[in-house]
Amino acid sequence: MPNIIQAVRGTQDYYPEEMAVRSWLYAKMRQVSESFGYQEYDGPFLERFELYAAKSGAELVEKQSYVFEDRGGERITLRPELTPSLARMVATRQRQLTYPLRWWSFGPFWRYEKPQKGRTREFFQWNIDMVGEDSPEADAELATIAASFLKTIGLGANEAQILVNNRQLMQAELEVLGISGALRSEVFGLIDRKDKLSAEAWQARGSELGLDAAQLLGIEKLLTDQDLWKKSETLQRFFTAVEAQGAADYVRYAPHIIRGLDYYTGTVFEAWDTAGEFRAIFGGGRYNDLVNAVGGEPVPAVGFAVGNVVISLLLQALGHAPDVSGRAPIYITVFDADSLAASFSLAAELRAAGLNVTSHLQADKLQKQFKQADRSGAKLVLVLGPDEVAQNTVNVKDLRSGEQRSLPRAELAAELQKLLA
RNA sequence: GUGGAUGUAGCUCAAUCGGCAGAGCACCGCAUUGUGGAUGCGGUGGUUGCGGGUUCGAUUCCCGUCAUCCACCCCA
Repeated sequence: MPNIIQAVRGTQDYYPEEMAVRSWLYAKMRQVSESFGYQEYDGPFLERFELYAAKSGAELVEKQSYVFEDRGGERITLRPELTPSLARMVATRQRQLTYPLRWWSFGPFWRYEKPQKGRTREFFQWNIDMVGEDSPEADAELATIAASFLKTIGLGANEAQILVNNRQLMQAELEVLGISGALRSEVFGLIDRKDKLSAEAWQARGSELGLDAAQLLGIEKLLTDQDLWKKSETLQRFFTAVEAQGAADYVRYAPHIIRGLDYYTGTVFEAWDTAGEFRAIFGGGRYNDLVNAVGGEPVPAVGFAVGNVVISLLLQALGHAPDVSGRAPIYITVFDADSLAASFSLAAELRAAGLNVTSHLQADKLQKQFKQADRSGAKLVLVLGPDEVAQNTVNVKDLRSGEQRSLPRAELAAELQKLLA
């Protein structure tokens, strides 16, 4: 073991068990996306550094991106997120596209961070966005998709919740407290941290930013006001639309949700496990200025991104991990060296009939072959020995029940289909 | 990027004050030459993460390094 070259820090090996979970998630993401009429797309994994420079959070761009110079001297970035690429793709074909766009994607991303539980340097993300529609109903559609996804992967409303707020509402409330301009984004950061810091530390940091006691008190009051959303017509329409689509049990208002990325302009949301044991499952919101920021005409957009790491850990912790053996349900043994060819041709015959079949490759003791079959997850084990050949049958043992019987060769494929149904 | 904890068999973990590196599970074999799971018996498997130092002697003490985990930071 000491001599094995180590994997790159923060990367993850996907052995078949983990790969099965990733593929399963991908399939669920596809299913939910398509059920709402969204089309799959993808951007390049490499982008110019400038694409992110002024658009994402400073931390993300300056400290967490993989940046290198290619052989032609270009500054290239391994994409840390997809939204700027989406904005660029929209800006490039701005006049050719039919709006609203409903697009989704699943692929790898890289961020140079210190790896921890639920946080790796290479990870996969589902991105889903609606572009060209600026309405609370569009925001609500994305939240409903998010809720539908949680439900589809087996998470109940008691296990995960989508928390919603609106930046314009918060901005207006802060104006009332005399907070605006450059200070506003600092205060957004402070609000984001309310739950994470002690009361004293939080107040101390607020004072550092130049807030007076009355302003701090005012912010604290805002953050406990669960009815604050009623002041926002946008959020009222949002919640009405969410409720009409049957997703209300997953979605609720939370005044402290603000999001870290700078490009959000309106409604924002995050999903959390209700037990509070993991970091955010996903986050997203409305970003109406981004296409403009990459050089296109202004186009409104809303969307969210789900990473595969936290959600996989959460599913495992809650016992919802999918049952994904992935191995063939039929295992064909080799009775002796002389019957190897006969077993192979039986396997080929069954595969031609559409069955998934694993072939044992040599005449080991049947005991060993049955053991391997059992461990591979096979449900049915076939034996083709002298007795079977003489009677033109195949012996079939069902490992689940332990029962076995001889089936006529001519009816074998059809019978196996029935046993597996 | 800052602070802290932990690295011993494939996995989970022991090893007294610095004195022969162990157990359970897993794996392989036999009991069982046409049949998996259960049981019994036996067996394989170690550069104690890596490198250096102190010592007669280091899993143990010290330094460095790599990795994992935790809290910050940030975020999927």
